Amino acid sequence: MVTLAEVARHAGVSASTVSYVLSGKRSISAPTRERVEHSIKELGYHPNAGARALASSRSNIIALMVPLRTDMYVPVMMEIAIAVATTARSHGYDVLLLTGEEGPAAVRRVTGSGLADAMIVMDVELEDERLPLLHAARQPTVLIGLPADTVGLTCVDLDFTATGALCVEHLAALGHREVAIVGEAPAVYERHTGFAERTLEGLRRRAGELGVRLLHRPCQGSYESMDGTLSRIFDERPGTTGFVVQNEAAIDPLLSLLRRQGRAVPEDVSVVAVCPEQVATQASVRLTSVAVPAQEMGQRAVELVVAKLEGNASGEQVALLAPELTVRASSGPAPGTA
Amino acid sequence: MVTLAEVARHAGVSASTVSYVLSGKRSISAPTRERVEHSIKELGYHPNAGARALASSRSNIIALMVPLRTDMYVPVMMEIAIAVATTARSHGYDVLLLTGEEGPAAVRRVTGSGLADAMIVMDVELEDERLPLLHAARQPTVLIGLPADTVGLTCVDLDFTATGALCVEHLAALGHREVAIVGEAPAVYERHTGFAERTLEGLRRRAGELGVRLLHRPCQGSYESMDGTLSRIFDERPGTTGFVVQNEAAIDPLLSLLRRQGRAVPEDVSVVAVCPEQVATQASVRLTSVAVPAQEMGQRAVELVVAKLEGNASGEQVALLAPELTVRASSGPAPGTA
DNA sequence: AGAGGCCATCGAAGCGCTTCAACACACCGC
DNA sequence: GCGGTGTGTTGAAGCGCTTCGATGGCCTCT
Repeated sequence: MVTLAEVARHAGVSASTVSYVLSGKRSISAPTRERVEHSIKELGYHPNAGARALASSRSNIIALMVPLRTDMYVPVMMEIAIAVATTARSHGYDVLLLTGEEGPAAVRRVTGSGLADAMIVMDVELEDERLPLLHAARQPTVLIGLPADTVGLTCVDLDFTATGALCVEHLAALGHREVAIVGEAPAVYERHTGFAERTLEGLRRRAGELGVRLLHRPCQGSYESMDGTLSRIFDERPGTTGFVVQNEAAIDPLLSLLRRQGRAVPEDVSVVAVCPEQVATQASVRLTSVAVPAQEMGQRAVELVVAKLEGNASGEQVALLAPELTVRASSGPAPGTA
Repeated sequence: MVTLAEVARHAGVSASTVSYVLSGKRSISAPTRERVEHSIKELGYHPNAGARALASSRSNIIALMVPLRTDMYVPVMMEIAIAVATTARSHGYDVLLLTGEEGPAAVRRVTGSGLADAMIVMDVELEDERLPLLHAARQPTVLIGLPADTVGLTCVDLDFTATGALCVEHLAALGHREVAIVGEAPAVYERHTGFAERTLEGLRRRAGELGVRLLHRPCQGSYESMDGTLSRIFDERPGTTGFVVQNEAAIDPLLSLLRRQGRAVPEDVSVVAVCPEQVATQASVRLTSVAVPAQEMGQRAVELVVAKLEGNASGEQVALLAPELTVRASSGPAPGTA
C-alpha cells in the first residue's frame, strides 16, 4: 500500500505539498506539480478513502435508498439507480446502495456514522416515516418522489398531476367520453405512494373539467388480474373507448386481452400509457405515452445533491419535470366521431 | 458529533474499553459493558466510519459492479442487486454500487483506495478485461457469472449448460423433434457473455444426444424483432413444435404472436422459458420454465465473499446452482404423438 | 535599499478509532 | 504467603490524510 508520505519522499517534497497537488486547494508551481504527479503515477498511488474521510470529514459517498418492494415497476428503479450512480461518479462521488428494508434505521446509521455525505431517497410515501429523520440530519438530502409536505425539502419528480391531466386531455380531444384507468396494484395506493395518487388526482380533475367519465381500477399487472379487471370495466361501462395505463406490467396483458376480445387498437379503443419510452416503443402496438424520465430524474437528483454539498444550495425546492405526451399508434378518434 | 472519547468519559472508562465493548474482541465485565452501552444510547453515539476504516483498514463495505448495459434483462440484475444489498447488511456490510461504465478503472480505484473490503462482479464476460485486475487485487472477489477460465476465482452462477440440457430433455420427452431457440440479443453473444453461450452449448449437446433438431435465432425482445424472428423460424423449419426462450423480454411477444398466428400453446407448440418465477407465472400462459434464481445468486455471492473476508476462505471454488424445471401450462406432447 | 506583498512550500497538529503491550487485581494451589 | 494464571482495563502509538499557520524567497513599490 503506497501512502502519501512515500509519494512525498519519492518526489522530494513534503506530504502537504502532495496533498495540495491532489486537491488543488493551494497553488503549486508547475515543476513541483509535475514531479509529484509523476511520482504518483510511478508508484501507483491511490489515496486511502478512510484516511481521507477522517481528515476531511467528507466521504465522497452519496447514499441511495431504494425500495425493495416488488410491487413497484422495477426497471424504472433500476434505471434511476444507474443514472444516479453514473452521474454521481461524474461528480466524483460513489454511491452506497441502501435498501428500504432497514427503513428509518438506515438513515440514522448513515447520517450518524458519516458514511455518506448526502442521501437520495426513492419511492417516497406521502407521509414517509423517514422524513423527520431526514429533516434532522445535517446531511443534504434529495427525494425522488413527492411527499405530502415538502417544506424544507428538495424533491425531484415527474409532475404526475399534470401527467394525468395530459392523458385525459389527449383522449378527450379525440372524442373519448368514457375512459378507464388501469391503475397500480392496490398495495401501492394503500401505502399512499405520491405518484399514484397524484396521477389519479390529475386525471380526475381534468376529466371533470372536460366532461369525461372516469373509471379507476387498480390492477396487479399479471395477465390474470388484468383479465378480471378488464371484464369488470366493460361490465360497468360498456361504452368505454379510452384507457390510461399507469402500471407498466399491465400494458402487455391489456393489449393482448383487447386483441383477443376482438377490440382493435386504436380503432375501437385508444390506449395511453405512462411508462418509459422503451416500453412504449416495444409493445405490440406502438403506444401513445407519457414518458417517465427515469434517467433525468436520477441525474437531476444527483445534481441537486451535489449543489447542496458544494454550497450552491438553492435551499428548499421542488423540481417537477413537465410531462410530455408522444402520440403513437395506440390512440385515435373515438368510434363514431366525425 | 459524539465521539468514542466522549462516551468513555461519560461512562467513566477508557476509550479502549468502549472500543472493546463495541467490537467484542476482548472480554469486558458485565457491569462495565452495561455502563458503556447505556452511555452509548444516552449520547446517541455512532462510530465514525472513516476513523474506523483508517484504524482497522476495514471499511465494511462490499463493492458491487453492475453492468449498465440495457440489453441485459434488467429485473434480474435489480433482483440480484437487492439480494446482495440485503444479505450484505445482515452480515454487517454496506454495498457500494459501481456501474460497468468505469470498467477496469473502477476496480483499480476501489481496490487501491481501500474503499471496499471486497468486490462482487456481475455480468462477467468469458474473457473479461477486469479479471487480471481482480486476480491482482488483494481484496476477495466473487463473480456472478462464469468466465472462460475460473482458475483462482470464486464464482456463483446458475448452471446454464445444465439448464439448456434440461429444456431440451423436457421437450424431447414430450415428443418434440424440432425445437427453436429464441435467444438473447445478438450483442449479448458478440460480447461472449458466459450464460448465453453456455445455455446454447447445453442445448446443442443434449439435442444432439437426443436426436432433436435445433434452430437458434438471437432476438432483441421487441415485438417487431420477435415477429421477424418467428417468421424466419417457421420459414426454415415449418415443423417446429418446441420453443426455448432465453430472452425474457421476448416472452410476451412470442406468446402473443403465436396466438395471433393461430398456433395454440401447448396444443400446437410448446414453450419452455428460462426466466424468473414471477415472469413465468404472470405471462398470458403459465410457463413451463427453468427459474433464474436471482435472489439466491445474490445471497450466495455475499456469503462467499463474507466467508473469504472472515478467513473461512475455501479458496477457489465455483458454485453452480442446479437448474430446476417447473412444468406449467405452456408445454405438452408434440402434435401427432401417441 | 528597505518595507511590503505574494507565492510556493513545509511542519505539525489533529481527525476518531483500533490494537498492542502492559498493568492491576483477584484467585488458585501448595 | 508466594509464584503462577487469568481476567478486566488502560495508555499510548499509530492508521494516512487534510489543513492551518508559519517560513522563506523573490518581486515590486517608493
